[in-house]
Amino acid sequence: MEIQKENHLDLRQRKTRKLLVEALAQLLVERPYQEVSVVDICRRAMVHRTTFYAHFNDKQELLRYLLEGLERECADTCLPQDPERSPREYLLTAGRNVFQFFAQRRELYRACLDSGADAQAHTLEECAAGELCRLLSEPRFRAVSPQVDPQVAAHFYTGAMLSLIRWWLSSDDPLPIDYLLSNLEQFIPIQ
Amino acid sequence: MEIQKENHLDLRQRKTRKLLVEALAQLLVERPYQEVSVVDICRRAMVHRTTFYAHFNDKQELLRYLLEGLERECADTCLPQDPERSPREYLLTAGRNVFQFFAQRRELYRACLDSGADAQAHTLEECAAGELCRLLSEPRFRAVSPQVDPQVAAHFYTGAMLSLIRWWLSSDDPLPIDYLLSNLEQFIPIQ
DNA sequence: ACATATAAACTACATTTGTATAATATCTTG
DNA sequence: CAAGATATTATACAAATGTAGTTTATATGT
Repeated sequence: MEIQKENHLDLRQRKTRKLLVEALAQLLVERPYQEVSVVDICRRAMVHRTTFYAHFNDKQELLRYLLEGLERECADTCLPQDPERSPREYLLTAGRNVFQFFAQRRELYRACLDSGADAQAHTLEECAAGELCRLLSEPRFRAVSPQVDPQVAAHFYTGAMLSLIRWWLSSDDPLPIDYLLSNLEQFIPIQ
Repeated sequence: MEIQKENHLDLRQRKTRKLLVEALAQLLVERPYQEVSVVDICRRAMVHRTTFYAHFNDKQELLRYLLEGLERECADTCLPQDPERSPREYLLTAGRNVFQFFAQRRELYRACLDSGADAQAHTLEECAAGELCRLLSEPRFRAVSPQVDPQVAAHFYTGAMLSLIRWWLSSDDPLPIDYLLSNLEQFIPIQ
């Protein structure tokens, strides 16, 4: 099922999806993904089960939908807007913002990315890699390191960042963000 | 269910697990993970369904078991044995070996890591990150870059590599390994 | 080789999943 | 506001999932 674009959506449909996503987000904080059934989600959302299947093929697709929303919110929140900075400064600021973004809603993201639900982390990865790839293809980035393939770099760094974030979220006693970022700086050879 | 160690395992149990893992590996090449049922696996493996559940809680746990096997095989195959080389050379050789390892059984790994099954990629990630972390904690690595946290570096680089590998496997017209590796070299600041 | 332990098979059951069809309710458009 | 469009609900069903209890087959250790 192609998940329909939000734009030309009936009021009823938007409401249903909102309820379903919120229900899943709540339940994920309460117990692991595998132990949340479609029945549970529908009960919590007060939506009939057949309605669920009118919107999503299965539980995973709802999770994917949830994660896509998070990624969009993350990108909108974290990407610096002023184009004056140097590429290196831009990327470091973005990295710092991303960590702080995830730190703010720790429980939810931890639930979304952990064990069972991590399932769909590739969703986040795809979205983020695409975003970063477009960014690194811009002239200002190509200029400072013309010998680096933007696609390769994009997948490399999104994978690295998401892995770090997942590990950081899953830790019971997480390292301070500044410590992580000071390490991170050494891994980015770009000037 | 704690998946029992291979060591003290009955002959019957080893046979059953072998059949189940092979059945899943075969089916994953034929169709996507979501479309493979426990019933399918058991039919293919000629194992009763209740026996399946005596070994694994669900389909995902069997996949996890399969991936753990792959990771062990990968590590045993790819890590250079001679400790004479420089850390940089060691890591680059390991990276090259890993890519070649995945390239050899492209269809299977592609099936295991793609969309639905990617589900459990965190298994590979955990295993590999642990392995790399131990490696980077050795004195010879600490010596060349003492200011880098081995844990952070391990998660950073395993995430990066796995993301690259997943992307490379999923591509219909994959980039040449040498091209990838020449890019990779620029991302590893270690000497 | 035999006795014991235990894994696999068998049977049965409650729950969940995914789908189809018909009804009812609600939104959108003119 | 009214009419038509369509999303939601309701009901039913086949298949898959996960579990429990019992019987049969096979491996292990002496």
